[in-house]
Amino acid sequence: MQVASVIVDVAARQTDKEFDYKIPEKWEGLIQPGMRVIVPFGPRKIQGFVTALKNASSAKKLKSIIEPMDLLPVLNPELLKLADWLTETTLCFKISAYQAMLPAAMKAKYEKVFRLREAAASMNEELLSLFHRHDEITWEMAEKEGLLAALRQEVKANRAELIYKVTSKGKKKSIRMIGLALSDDKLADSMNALSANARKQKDVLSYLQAAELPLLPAKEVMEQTGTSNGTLKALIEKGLLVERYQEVYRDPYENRQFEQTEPLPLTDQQQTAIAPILGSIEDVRHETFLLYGVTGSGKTEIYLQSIQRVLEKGKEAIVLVPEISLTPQMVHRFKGRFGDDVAVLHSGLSAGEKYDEWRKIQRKEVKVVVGARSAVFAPFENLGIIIIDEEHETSYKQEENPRYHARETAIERAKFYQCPVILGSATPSLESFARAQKGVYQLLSLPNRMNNQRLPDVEIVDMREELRHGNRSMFSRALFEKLTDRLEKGEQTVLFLNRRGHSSFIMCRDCGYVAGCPHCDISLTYHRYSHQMKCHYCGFEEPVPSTCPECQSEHIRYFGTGTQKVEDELGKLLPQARVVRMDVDTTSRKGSHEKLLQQFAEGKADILLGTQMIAKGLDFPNITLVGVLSADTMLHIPDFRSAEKTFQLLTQVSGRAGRHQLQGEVVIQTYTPDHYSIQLAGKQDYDQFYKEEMVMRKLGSYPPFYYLALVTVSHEDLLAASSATEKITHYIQARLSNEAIILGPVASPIARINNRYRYQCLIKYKREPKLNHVLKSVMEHYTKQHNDKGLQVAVDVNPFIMM
DNA sequence: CATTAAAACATG
DNA sequence: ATGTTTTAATGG
Repeated sequence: MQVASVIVDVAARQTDKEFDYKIPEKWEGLIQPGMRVIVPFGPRKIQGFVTALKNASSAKKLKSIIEPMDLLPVLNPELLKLADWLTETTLCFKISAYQAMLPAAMKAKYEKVFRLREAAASMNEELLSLFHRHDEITWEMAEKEGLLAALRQEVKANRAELIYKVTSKGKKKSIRMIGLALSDDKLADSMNALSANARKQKDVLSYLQAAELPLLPAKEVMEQTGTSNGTLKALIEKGLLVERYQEVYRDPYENRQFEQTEPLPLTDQQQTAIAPILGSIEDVRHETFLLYGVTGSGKTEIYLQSIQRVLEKGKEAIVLVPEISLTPQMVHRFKGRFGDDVAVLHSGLSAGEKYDEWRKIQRKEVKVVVGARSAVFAPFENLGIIIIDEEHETSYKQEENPRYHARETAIERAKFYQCPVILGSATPSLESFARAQKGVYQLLSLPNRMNNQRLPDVEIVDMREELRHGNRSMFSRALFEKLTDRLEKGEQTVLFLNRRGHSSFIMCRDCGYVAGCPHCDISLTYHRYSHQMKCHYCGFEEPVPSTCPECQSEHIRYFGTGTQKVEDELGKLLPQARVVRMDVDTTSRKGSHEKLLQQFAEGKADILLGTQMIAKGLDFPNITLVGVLSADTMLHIPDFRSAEKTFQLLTQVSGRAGRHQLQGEVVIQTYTPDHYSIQLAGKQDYDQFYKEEMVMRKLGSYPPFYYLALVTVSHEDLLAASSATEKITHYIQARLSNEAIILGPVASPIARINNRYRYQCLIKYKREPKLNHVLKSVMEHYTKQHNDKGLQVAVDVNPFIMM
């Protein structure tokens, strides 16, 4: 007898273990570890993942697998092992780890339907008529009609049954193909046998006869011959045509031409940097490289040529980029070099498109994957390199379970395949740079820009000074002057608005009242298009008050300049300027992002105005001025990384200027011009920033000197939350060494979300082998309370967001 | 003692 | 997570 160990699709602590199932004889030898199966679980049917096969089970009773959902495993043995590691290090459920590795389209969909077994006179009339009209009544239908109770009775009486359905969300797309059913000579006979009236049918047959391929898309045949589906159907009926459904991929880049490029000759510094990488590929040796190079120093060409070598070895490559839909230029470079060998995975694709790209990888139809965070799980089996571009980006950390970091995950996979990892950045994360300093990673530097282009000149403007001079607009005199100058010269400008930190809120000028969410301790955000105040945490919404609810004053001010407002002001000050605005509002529609960029690239606009999303990957030759409207909004968020983030962002934005022949200029407007992150970003001096920031981190006992783990506890009752956090803090403290620093319990920076009070405990540590075990037992112990007392405990190992 | 709601339990 | 069983609470 064959038995399969299965992880079931129920994300809960109690079910986070293997359940054994008998493999029916007909599937023996077919069902493999890594496959999805449908299994009975209690009274229902659910999806599960086979993790192992055995000959016997210690379980008292065994049920049988209902059916496999895959013909081949969707998770290879290496990925199954990686899931174990993910579960262990991020303290998530095994099922969550599996699901994170697969495209969302493969998540199971569950449906409950009632079916009539035998009608009885005693039945509810409404119910009978519903069953008369429908074969099945879905659970939702029954709920809406208020028939659930009645149906439950009928099920009990065995006159109806409740059926649990499991389906995969993802649908393979297929198209109808048409071909001739008979060989030529037989066909001739049949054609003669056709009545003279069947002109159209004859047309179709001769069209197909003339075609080179045996099967043609039905749509094409109908268009070309001017016939309708009826004609085809008739021919199929007569046995003259065959119809087949052929699976096709949804190709998001279908109508795009990518000009093929050849490897460029490397500069000396690129040569020096790439040599160790090629060496590591050659020796099949795992090593992590930190490729530290300023913007425009030619990192991408190093990526491309390293991959080239990997492909020559018959291996595969993964390239991670922060958010690829935002950097179409990156896709172009990879598609341009490796053509159809490239699959692309990013959030701009539909679920179906992602599923198709994933299947291309699984079927080994591509060799290179370019994608966002989750692409680190691309199901390759002969990996030769993993590249993480802009490795400092925080989007590489997933903020829901499993809370993994793509960088650590990539390194774990690379260890298995004994292949190199390249971390590329102009402003490496402090963690990575410190590791490079210690020799954990090998540091590769590209200190100079290609063709020794000068870095842009940066001017830091003190906005307090502007105010003192009576300038109350959002443009400093310096920026405005330069802006006008560029307009005259016909050169382009990028205006960057950093809205993270405090987004637009409203405040009463008389009493200082700020509209806050009634369920969360956070101010509401103003949304212009709907003229509503919204809470970004719980979704609460209310119209903007016309008078202050506190003091009835009518002096209500909108704070936190939005892009829209900047656009309006630009329109007033420089009516002749053509402005392209890019933010969440203007790029929400699919493809609009690229369209706007295209517009700007073609010179149809003078000014590109936007938020975060324009900081990355723009490379247009005509941009000679970059303006940062308020550099310090991010500095004030309570996060030990705020200086680092500010520095990274400013450096990155500045890098947009003057990447080609024309010299670039940058204007940074700030209220805190003396802050080292702003000063040093102005000088583009990463090394000095690293030194100064390391001192701060050391003083605060923060990474990279200490690791962090954050425990967040929430409860509807403030006291319950705080006292539970206190107990947890003590419990943890008692089990760790004296080296560990434990902060808490303290209220979270956002003390209440959705009417739940939040407390936290922050653990700073260097080496605590027992920590994961301790945290696990905390969660275990408190899941019990979760059910009865409404307590929620969440653990984030190596958190990025401390709120 | 019946009815209903809440808590405990099991899921192979 | 979710459906079932057990236990407790409510009310006559």
